[in-house]
Amino acid sequence: MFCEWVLKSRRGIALTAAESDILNACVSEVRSFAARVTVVRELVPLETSTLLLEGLMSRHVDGSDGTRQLVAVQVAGDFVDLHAYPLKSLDHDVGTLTPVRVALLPHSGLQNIQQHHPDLARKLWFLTLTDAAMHRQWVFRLGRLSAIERLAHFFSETNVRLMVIGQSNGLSFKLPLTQFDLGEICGLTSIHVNRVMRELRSRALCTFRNGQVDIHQLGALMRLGQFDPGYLYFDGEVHRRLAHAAQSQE
Amino acid sequence: MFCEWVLKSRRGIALTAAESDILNACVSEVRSFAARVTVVRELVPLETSTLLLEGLMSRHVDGSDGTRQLVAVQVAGDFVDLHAYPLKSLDHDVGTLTPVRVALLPHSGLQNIQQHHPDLARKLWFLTLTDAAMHRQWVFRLGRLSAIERLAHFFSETNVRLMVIGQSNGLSFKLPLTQFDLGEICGLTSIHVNRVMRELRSRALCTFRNGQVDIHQLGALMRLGQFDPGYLYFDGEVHRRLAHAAQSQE
DNA sequence: CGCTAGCTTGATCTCACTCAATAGCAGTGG
DNA sequence: CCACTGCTATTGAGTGAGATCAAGCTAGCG
Repeated sequence: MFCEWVLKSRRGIALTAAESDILNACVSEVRSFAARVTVVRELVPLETSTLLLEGLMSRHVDGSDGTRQLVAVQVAGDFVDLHAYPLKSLDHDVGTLTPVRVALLPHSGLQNIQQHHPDLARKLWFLTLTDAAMHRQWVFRLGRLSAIERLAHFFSETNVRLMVIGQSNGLSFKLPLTQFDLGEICGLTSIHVNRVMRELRSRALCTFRNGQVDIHQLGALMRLGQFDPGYLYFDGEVHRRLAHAAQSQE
Repeated sequence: MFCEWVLKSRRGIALTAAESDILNACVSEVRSFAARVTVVRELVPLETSTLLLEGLMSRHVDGSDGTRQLVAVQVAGDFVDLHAYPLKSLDHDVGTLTPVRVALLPHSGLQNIQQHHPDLARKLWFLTLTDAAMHRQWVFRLGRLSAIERLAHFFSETNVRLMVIGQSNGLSFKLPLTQFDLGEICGLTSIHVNRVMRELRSRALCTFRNGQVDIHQLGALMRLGQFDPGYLYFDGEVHRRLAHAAQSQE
């Protein structure tokens, strides 16, 4: 069962048992990678796509001066580079943030799904589009929000995504990143991230220590980050759980 | 012939004549919209998707304070909200920047393509993924580039995209936007855009007047914006034409 | 002619960056 | 066991890019 979390709780598009089996059957190999290694480099032609089973991965674009900008953080159940199937090669790098376990799916298997299982194919398409929807929110975040709002938005997004895969109770979760990583995510220096985290702590909104996020006022945090989970296309049940978690603190 | 420019010059994935016909047959209606109107609002369930035939459109995310951040600028041949087919509704608004002409394609027709023309379906999937690739560059632009670099990057990107559809010779093109629009694209105020444009002019990189962009040093402009057209997935011919245009100025 | 939308410039402010220093902590090797 | 190294977090001081506020300017247009 590799695809336990794939499309989990997505609005009206859950995998059927049969589809789940088909996808599982495509897995050719399960591999592990250490933390902080590059798994896929841009431009390299790819024959397989990667399904993340455990750990955190990143997708990032490199600047000419050695800095990099994360464009996505991937969690368990994410099809990290499914888009490599139609695109053939990627326009960015993929790396690990923590030690990870991944399943590899050869494109020949995906090709087979494309040809013979149009409904499943559409669901995979959907999956790549929620990725794009997250990209759009990241554009918004970087273009319109202040430093503290960006971090509030990122924590809010990550909270919901981890909640869906059982790694957050809606109020606290493990997030083994450094302040430097948060800077690469939010377009800030790690020093400024540090100061903003202090501000978030002193305003009793959330704390981030030793890779652990504790949210003290979920509602206020989401409002500060102008976060509305609609773009994640989760079902109503997820929204209810989130609202409930927020209410439990009032 | 509505899909003249669809997937034009995309690396190894041009439409066959038969596929072109199938897509054309899906068009239910051609409509025109005035400049500066909202065409699709977020969250509204959609039954059709929009193919842009003429003019410029925008996709934007609204902030709570009335400001907005553009997440995409669409040109002729772009399938503005093709992603509405798998997603059912959008996570952002779609509007016009200039007067436009669009073709509407009911999702039932796309559904038919999905079921019976898997190769064409994969090409449409590809199309939505190049959109996501552009989003990623926009994230990079906003997260890592300075104001002048952002504008250089945007002009470079737009130049190539318009070149492919015959609306730029690689060095100058019509771009009927205001400085305020450029601000909404690059996460800047219109006042600062004005100052940066002056800087670009005084450095003899490019000028922007009356909706007309003239690039004086294409190579230098692209370098300043850290622009590499790879993420647009155009074919080698496009890259050659671009290199040639840049060389013609040295 | 006056009105409006967009462009331009100046003065001031502020958020976030840069540079610099210190502290804690884990791992490593003598 | 302790010195040493490297990584992360933290805090301070000074700087700067871009925002904000305010005012003219220009051109199209009723």
